Amino acid sequence: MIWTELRSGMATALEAAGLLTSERLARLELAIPREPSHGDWTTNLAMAIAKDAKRPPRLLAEELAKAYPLGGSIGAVEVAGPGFLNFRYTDAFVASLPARILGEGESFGRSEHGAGEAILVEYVSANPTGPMNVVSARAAAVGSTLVRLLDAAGYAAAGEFYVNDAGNQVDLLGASVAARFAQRLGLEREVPEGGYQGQYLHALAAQLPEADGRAALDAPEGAKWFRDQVLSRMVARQKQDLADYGVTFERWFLESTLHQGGAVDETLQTLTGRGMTYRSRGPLGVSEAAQGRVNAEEGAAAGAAEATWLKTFEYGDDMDRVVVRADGRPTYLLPDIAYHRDKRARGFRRAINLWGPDHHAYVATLSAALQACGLERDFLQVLIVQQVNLLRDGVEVKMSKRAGEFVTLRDLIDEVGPDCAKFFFLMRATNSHLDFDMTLARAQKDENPAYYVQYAHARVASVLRKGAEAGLAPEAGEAHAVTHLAEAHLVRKLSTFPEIVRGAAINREPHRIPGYLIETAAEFHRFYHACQIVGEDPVLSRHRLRLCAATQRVLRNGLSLMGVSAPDRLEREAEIPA
RNA sequence: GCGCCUGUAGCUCAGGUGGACAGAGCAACGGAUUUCUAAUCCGUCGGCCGGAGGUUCGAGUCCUCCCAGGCGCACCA
Repeated sequence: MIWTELRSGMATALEAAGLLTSERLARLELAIPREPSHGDWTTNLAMAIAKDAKRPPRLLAEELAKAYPLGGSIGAVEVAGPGFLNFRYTDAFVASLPARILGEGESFGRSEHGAGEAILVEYVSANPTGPMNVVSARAAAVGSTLVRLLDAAGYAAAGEFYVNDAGNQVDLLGASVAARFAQRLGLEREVPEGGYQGQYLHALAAQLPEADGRAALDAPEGAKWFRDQVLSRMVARQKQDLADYGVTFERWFLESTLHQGGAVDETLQTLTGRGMTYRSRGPLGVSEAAQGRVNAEEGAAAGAAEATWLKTFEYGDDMDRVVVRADGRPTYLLPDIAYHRDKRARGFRRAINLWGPDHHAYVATLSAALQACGLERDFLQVLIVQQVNLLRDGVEVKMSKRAGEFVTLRDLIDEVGPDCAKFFFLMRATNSHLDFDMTLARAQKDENPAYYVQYAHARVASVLRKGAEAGLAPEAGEAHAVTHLAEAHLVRKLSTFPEIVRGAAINREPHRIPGYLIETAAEFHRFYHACQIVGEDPVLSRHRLRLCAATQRVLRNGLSLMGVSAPDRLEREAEIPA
C-alpha cells in the first residue's frame, strides 16, 4: 500500500534530517491533491513541523525531499508553494498497476490497518412494534456498509440488531393485537389506552391460529401468548424486509435474554459494588443547567418515593439517572448497560451504535453509565443517523405512525429498489439531514448516480466482451506504458482506492465511497471517449483492456462495500407504447 | 432556558485531524456518435461558503457572539 510506503519513506527522511520523533511522524498527513500538477500524493508536514523544528518550512521541505528514499512506487519528490512535498509515481508503477489490481482481485482495497481489533456495529434496532421507516432504511444502508468497510480496513467487525422485546411497549403491542383478534371473532374488546392502531395489526391478528388464540383470550396468562406471537412475527418480518433490502446481521440480540439470564441484576450488583449507586428521592449529582428541570419536577408523584440512582454525573452526564424505580422495576438504562457489558465480554473492543436523532441526548448518559461500570471511555461510539425528509413530487410526506400514514422500508424496496435507495442514502454524510425524493429516485433514472456508476461497470463488461471476440484477454501481455493523458488520470484514480477505503473506515464515513466511485466512473467514461480500446494494435489493445478490467474491479469492490450490485449489462427498458 | 444537527451555485450535496485558484450532479444553454452500450463525453452560465468579530504565515474548515431551519431535554424506550 502506497500510504505505508510513503510513511516509512518520510520516517527515513526525518531521521536523515535529525528530526525523527513519533510525535512529528504522527503529524504526517498524506493527501491526494485534487490538482494533478500537484503530484500523485502530497504532504504539508514540513509546514506543520517547521515551528517546532525551528527551520523555515521551505528549506525544511527541500531537506526532506533530498533525504526521501526514492524507489518503489515513488519516482520523484518536488517542493512546491510554501513548503508542500509532492510525490510522483514512477512510470513503471503506473504501467504495472492495472495488472497488480487484477492480481489482487477482491482484495484490492483491503488493508491491515485495524490489526484485527474487534468492533461491533449495532444498527437499525427498530422496535418490533411496527413496520420499519425510512430512517431505518438509511441506518441499515450505513450500518451494513460500515461493517464491510471496517472489515476491509483490517478490523474484525460484526453487525448486530438489538431487539427491544421486553417492557411496556411490547406488552401494549400484544394487548393491541389481542383486541384485534377478539374483534375478528366478533367480540367486544377495545385496543388499550396508548396501544397501537396501525392497519398492519389487523393483518397480523388475522394470521394467528384461531384455536390457540381463542384459548389465550380466556387464559390468565393469555396476554403473554399474544405478545410472544406478535413479537416473533414482527421480528421475522423485519428480518425478511432487511434481507430483501440486502442487509443481514451476524446476530439478532434479544433484550429479554438479559433479563432472563440475570445479566440485568448482575449489572446492578456490579454498579453497586463499585460504589456507583445510591438510594434517594432525587439526584445528588446535577449540573446547574439540569437543576432547574429537577426543581420543576419536585413534588411530582413519580419523584416522591426513593429510587436507586446511578452516578452518571461524575462521568460527564447532565445529572445522575434512575436505574431502579421505587417500585423495583429497572428503567431502560439498566438493561442497556447490561447489554453493553455483554458486548465487551464477548471480546469487542469497541461498540459503534447508530442511533436516530431523537436519541442524541442519551449518548452522554449511556457513555457515562458505561464508564461508571468500568468500561473504557472510548468503548462506545455513537453515530447519529439524521432524519430523512421524504418527498414525493417535491412535496414533503408527513409521517405519522398513529395515523398509519408513513412510507416503510418495504415501500422503498418496491418503489425505488434496494440499489438506488442504498446508493442515495450512502451518498450523504450520515449525520446530516437529507432530502429523499421518491419520485426523483424512481422516475428520473438517468439522473441517478447509482446508474452512472453501474453503467461504467457494465460498459467495461461490454468492452471486455468485445475484446474476447477479438481473442484478447486482459490478463495476458506485458506491462505497458501509459500512452494517453486520460489513461494516466484513470490509473491515478484507481491507485487511491485503498486509501479511500481506509479513510472511510477509520472516520466512519461511508459516503466517501460513492463519492469516489462517481469520480472513478467519470474518469473511465472520459477515457472511453478519448481512447479506442480494442483496435489494430494487439499490444496496445491488451494494455487498455487491462486498464478497463482493473477499473471494473475497483468499481465492483466499491459497490460491493456499499451492498449495491454491479451488473454486467445495463440496458434501458424499451419504451412500451401506451 | 439548556443541548445536539444543519446553513457552500437556482435545486440536492461534497469539501480527511486548517493548506496551494471553492468542487460535483441536476436544472439552463451550445456542441460531440461511419468505431467497443449516448443511462456517455466536451463546453458555457452560475458562489461576499448564513452574518459579525477573533486565533495565524494561511480559515468553508478552529474559537466567541448573533440570525435561520430541524431535533431533543422522563422514575417512556
